[in-house]
Amino acid sequence: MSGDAQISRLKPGRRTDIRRENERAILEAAEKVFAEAGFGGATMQLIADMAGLPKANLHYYFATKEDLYRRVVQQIFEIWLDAAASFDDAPGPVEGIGAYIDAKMDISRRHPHGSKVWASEVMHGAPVIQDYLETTLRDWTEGRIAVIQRWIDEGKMRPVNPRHLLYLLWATTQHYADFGHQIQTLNGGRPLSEAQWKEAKASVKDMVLRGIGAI
Amino acid sequence: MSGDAQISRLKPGRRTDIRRENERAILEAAEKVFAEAGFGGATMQLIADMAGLPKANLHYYFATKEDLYRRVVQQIFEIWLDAAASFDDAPGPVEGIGAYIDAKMDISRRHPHGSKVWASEVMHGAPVIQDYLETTLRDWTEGRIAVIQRWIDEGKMRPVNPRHLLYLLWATTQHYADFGHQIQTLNGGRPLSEAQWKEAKASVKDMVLRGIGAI
DNA sequence: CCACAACCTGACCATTCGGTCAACAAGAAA
DNA sequence: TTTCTTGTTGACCGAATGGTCAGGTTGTGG
Repeated sequence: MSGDAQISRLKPGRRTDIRRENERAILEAAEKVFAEAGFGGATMQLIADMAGLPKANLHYYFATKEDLYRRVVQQIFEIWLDAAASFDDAPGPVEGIGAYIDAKMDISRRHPHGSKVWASEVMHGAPVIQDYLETTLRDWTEGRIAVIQRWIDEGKMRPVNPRHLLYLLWATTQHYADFGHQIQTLNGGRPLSEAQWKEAKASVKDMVLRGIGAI
Repeated sequence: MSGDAQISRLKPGRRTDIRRENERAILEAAEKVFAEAGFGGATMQLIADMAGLPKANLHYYFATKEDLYRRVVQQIFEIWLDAAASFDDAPGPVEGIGAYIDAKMDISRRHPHGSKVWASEVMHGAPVIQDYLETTLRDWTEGRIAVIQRWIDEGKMRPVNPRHLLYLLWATTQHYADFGHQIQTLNGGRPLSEAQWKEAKASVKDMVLRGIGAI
């Protein structure tokens, strides 16, 4: 495994490898630049510099700035949906919502740029991913509301409004990415430590699960 | 009253009135444009059109785009701090935090643009209001943490981490402004009705106050 | 080796944007 | 009326940006 990786790094010739690696580097740089400067403030030149490629090369892989941006947003959306699987196959809210909070807090920690790009996109009226909101996200939301309602009917949690519970979950978990700079400033300018992240997750889970009467 | 307004509209002469009215119109337009397009995506021309003034006139009242943006952000920050007064003079968490949620939800409903500009500013690393975060916001936060800790010590609520409680409050209440478009899409494309806003406030208060063991 | 396709990139272009300025209009003070 | 300050605005400019393109280089299949 590491042998193959070594070879492919020493012999960067293979066409598919070149394309894959360059697209990866561009997307990684774009995610960071879009998150830090917004779509309007980001420049192709800056993304190119950060990816270590000439600007013209970006337009070889991604026709327009919008195309590149769309790919970044889609990439994030898929990560979100994957994490949403935590919700499924759970016998009750303690396991399901607990795991969902864990998963979303981990994403906020590991993909803060992506979360910001998503937030920015939605705040600006979702010009690029409106169809996703109306189809995939809506379907997912309705499905999860049904699951929560079932838990309520089964007496596993208090009768709260499932929709607003989801909003509270999204808001709180993503806050640690989107407002990470503010949190860091209020933490004496230092990023949250491992222990502090653990404490954050525990606090959120504790308040939410008690708030819905699951514990 | 309407007579005075009529007169002042027919006689727009007074110097201070002209300046005040034009600055107000520009700030209102700027808040909307900055919220919808971000700082980088906003253009002085668009703000000017929305304010009904020639672009050159904007630069007469606000030297640079940054100056105008800074004024917009500061304006929002003051609204936030005013609402924070709800926290004070409360005998316990039910009244204090309950009133704070009410106030912040009302702001999210009435000043969605402002909330988005603030979110965007923080997400981009707070280049303009970093000093506010380090002084005013930090002091306010520490003060409120002390209040919450006192309530905990007095047995009026469970021993939760006050800092993460504040983050949960900020995140959840502001979510209804910052992600208003997403919420509207999930609401069949229609803005929340009066009854739905009432339900949202009640749901948030219920989940939070139970989550911290205040009710 | 050859020929074709994929990949690379410096130079260039049209457009847009923030900001300037000079000339002008309108109230206020005398 | 005269004078001075404040407010108004079309025209303009330098800089930056997204995007193009022609001419190259590199890998690959035959």
